Amino acid sequence: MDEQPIPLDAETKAVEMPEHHRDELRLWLRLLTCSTLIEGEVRRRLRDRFDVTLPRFDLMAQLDKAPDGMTLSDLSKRMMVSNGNLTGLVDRLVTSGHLERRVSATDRRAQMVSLTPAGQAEFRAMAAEHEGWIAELFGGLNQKDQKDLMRLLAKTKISARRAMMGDIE
Amino acid sequence: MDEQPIPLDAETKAVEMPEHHRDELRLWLRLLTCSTLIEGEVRRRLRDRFDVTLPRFDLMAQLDKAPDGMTLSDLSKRMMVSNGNLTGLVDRLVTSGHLERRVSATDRRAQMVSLTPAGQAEFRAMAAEHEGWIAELFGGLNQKDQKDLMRLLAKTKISARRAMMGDIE
DNA sequence: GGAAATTACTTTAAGCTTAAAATAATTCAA
DNA sequence: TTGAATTATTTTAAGCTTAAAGTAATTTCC
Repeated sequence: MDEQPIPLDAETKAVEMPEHHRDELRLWLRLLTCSTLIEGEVRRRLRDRFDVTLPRFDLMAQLDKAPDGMTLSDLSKRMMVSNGNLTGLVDRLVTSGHLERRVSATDRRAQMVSLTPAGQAEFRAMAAEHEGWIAELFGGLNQKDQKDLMRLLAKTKISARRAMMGDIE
Repeated sequence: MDEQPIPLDAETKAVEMPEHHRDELRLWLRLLTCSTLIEGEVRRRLRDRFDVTLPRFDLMAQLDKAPDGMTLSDLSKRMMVSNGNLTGLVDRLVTSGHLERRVSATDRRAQMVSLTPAGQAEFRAMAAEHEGWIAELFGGLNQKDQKDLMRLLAKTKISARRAMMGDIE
């Protein structure tokens, strides 16, 4: 790796010339189209089949992997959404009986959120079907495609994170 | 292509066994993570740098490619968002002076939406910088990576669309 | 020509999402 | 140990988003 043809002014911030990056833009738009397309379909099926929204499903998915519960902050980081967003989401799922909150024993600011037995049962039923939908949506990719795509997306994720670092330090 | 190892019951709908598809699920989550990550960063920069939202930027991007304007329906299809969504988005951009609407000469139901000169100027300034951000975020991928990723995402898009067809016909 | 279907758009209600400000509890440090 | 900084969460205001229902114009087709 790292054999880019022209990384010349990667560091040379002096160069502010128009310098076109159409290809990267097209790549980004295609990535976005794929994820919007699939996300929309999953959202639609979750609603039609189980009358649940994608954010609620995602939240329950996180909690299903954490039998002892998680704090709102942990959830917020994992799900990459704001804290305030989570407050409302959890509220609604507590009201509907899927989740329960209890104040942390060691930190009175924090609360542990977890699935109720009913919530877990309902989630697992949905998750089983959901997994099938995803397999179906990606069905046109063979094993090698999937492996390659996985690797390239991992690389993309690292690339993006690195570029975002620059903002802070 | 099409050399999947075990496509045995692809057609055999009789098989309703648990049959796991963890790999596809992991692939989907990674794709989603990438796009969420990058989208979030772009959203943040657009706000910090230009005080504009991503949906507004996307809408202006569509119109910049259509000098004669587009109808709301066309925009809705292109952007993959609902009609109602667009009504509000356009309203706000007309109020801020970026867009103008005029009733279609041939169809009194429809209206052509287009960028005002000010809107276009502002968009192009933003777009130039935006292109640089994307190049930066994808900077860790070499030419071959980009080409491969592009191809695999195209294949993914086709795969998803085909799977979605099943819903209708 | 005129009823029925379709198409373009808007409105509504509900929920999602964010940034920023506020509250409260904990930790750090002089 | 106490004041300052940090951390966990909630609230607020604004905007985004959708599905569904409604309005109005056009097209279809008998």
